[in-house]
Formats: sequence, C-alpha cells, structure tokens
Amino acid sequence: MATQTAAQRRDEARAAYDAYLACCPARELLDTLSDKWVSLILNALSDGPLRYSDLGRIIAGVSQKMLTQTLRGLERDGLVSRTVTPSVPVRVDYALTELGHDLQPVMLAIKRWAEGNIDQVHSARKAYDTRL
Amino acid sequence: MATQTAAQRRDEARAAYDAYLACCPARELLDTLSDKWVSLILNALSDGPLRYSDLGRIIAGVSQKMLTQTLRGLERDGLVSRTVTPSVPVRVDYALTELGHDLQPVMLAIKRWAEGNIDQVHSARKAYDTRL
DNA sequence: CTGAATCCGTGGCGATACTG
DNA sequence: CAGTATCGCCACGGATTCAG
Repeated sequence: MATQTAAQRRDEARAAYDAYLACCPARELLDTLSDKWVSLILNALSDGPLRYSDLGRIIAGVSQKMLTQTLRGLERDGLVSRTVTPSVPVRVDYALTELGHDLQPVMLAIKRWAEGNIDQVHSARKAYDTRL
Repeated sequence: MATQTAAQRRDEARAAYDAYLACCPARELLDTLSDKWVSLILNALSDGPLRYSDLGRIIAGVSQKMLTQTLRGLERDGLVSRTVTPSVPVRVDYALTELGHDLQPVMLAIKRWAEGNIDQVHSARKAYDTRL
C-alpha cells in the first residue's frame, strides 16, 4: 500500500486545490491570466481579429503547440472566438468575444499599476540584492 | 556543433524572454501575481501583520519551503516587510509595505471581475465541453 | 495553412531531515 | 519558532513529425 501513498497524496492535493479554485474565482482568473501566452494573445487580439499564422508571427517565440493550446483554453473559457473559413487553404480567425473584451479594463488596471510602480519594485530588488 | 544547438536555443529563448520582461512591466507583475501562493499571502496580510507560523497555519496547504521562498520574493520586490524580534524564541512578523498596500486595489479589481463573470466562464466551458 | 500527436529534457514543488 | 538543505517526482513546454 505504501506504493500508492504518493499517488493518493497527489490526488488529495489536486482535489483540495480544485475545491479551493471552485470557491475562489479570483485565483481561477489569476491562473488564467498568469499563463505566459494568454496576456500576449489577449493583447494582440485587442486591436481586432487575427489569423492563426498572424498570431504566431506577432507573438514571436511561441511554439505551435502552445499557441494552439492557449487558444483552445481561451476559446473554452469563452474569451476568444474561433471562426473557420472553409477555403483553400483553410483560414481561421480568432477574435475577442464580448466577455474577452470586458476583461480589457482589468488588464489595463494591471498594466497601469505595473508601469507606475515597476521602478519601485526594481529599486527594491536592487537594494535587497546588494544588501547581502 | 549540433549538440550545442539545443542549449543555445534555450539560452536565446531565455534571453529573449528576459528582454521582453524588461520592457513589459505588466507581464512582470503578472508573473508575480500568478504565483499560487502570492495572492494568498497578500490577502492574508491585508488585515494586518502576521507571524511566519500564523501564515503557515492560515494558508493551509503551503509547505515551509514555498512559504519561505514566496515571502523572500515578496520582500525582495518591496511588497512585504520582514521584522525580526530577537526574543526567545525568535519572533518574525511579516507585513504589507506601502507598495504592497497600493497593490490591493488592483487585486480587488481582479477579484471583482472574477466574481462577476466567473459564471459566464463556467457556462462557456460547459458548453464547449459538451459540444464535442 | 492549421493543427494533432509524440518524445523528451528540465525546473518547480512537495516531503523530509537538520540547525540556531 | 523560523528557517535551510537535499532529494525525487512529474508536469509543463519546446522540438519534431504527421495529417486534413
């Protein structure tokens, strides 16, 4: 039975975290926004719809896997819409949904705070690092 | 030379990401807030200073390692202050700095949006999942 | 062009044990 | 009480390959 203890603990931890997420919308949102590519995609789409390949080009550094995976997640959450145009070759456009658009002010609030206080954070880090 | 290509690419990617972070305060802040324990600690401290062990108890599920590591990061960023009282036994209090306090409205904005729109996200997920 | 599937290295995190 | 040090696991992301 000892061999299952680890798995059991993992499951318990996972279950506990899920339960926690269920009762804490803020963290759920944070988990979404925290994704490295989510904010980039959301920002890229804020100016209007974009094709899959456009996104891949604009957001330099993203792999196909992560781009697709992230877009799927955003689509699932209802933040982004996916429109397929059955031409040859196929064309797929991604756009912000209304819900996704509603999120922009929040992103902006984060951006504003960050831009206004990042200097303090940086100097705090510098002070902390040199003090050792 | 082929053996170094992978390592080189990783380094390049890392360097690119660092450069990107340097010019994008919003993502830097997001990287901080996204941490599983940061928001919990910030929220716990919003009501006033707490001792190390208090934090560990209030934030059920956090390991000593992560608690210490997260607190160090927050202290380094100037969001949290660490006060040692050299008694026996030693007493250490953690509190929000002014900068950390300034961040609360942003956290609140995130919380508000999440609480107001989480239902839509959940129903969107449900619709997406059942559609397959 | 837009993806799906697979392999694989590595870094983050939890658990455990030890210290002042 | 408040940490530090070490180890092992596995989940995440990048690269690559195949498909409609």
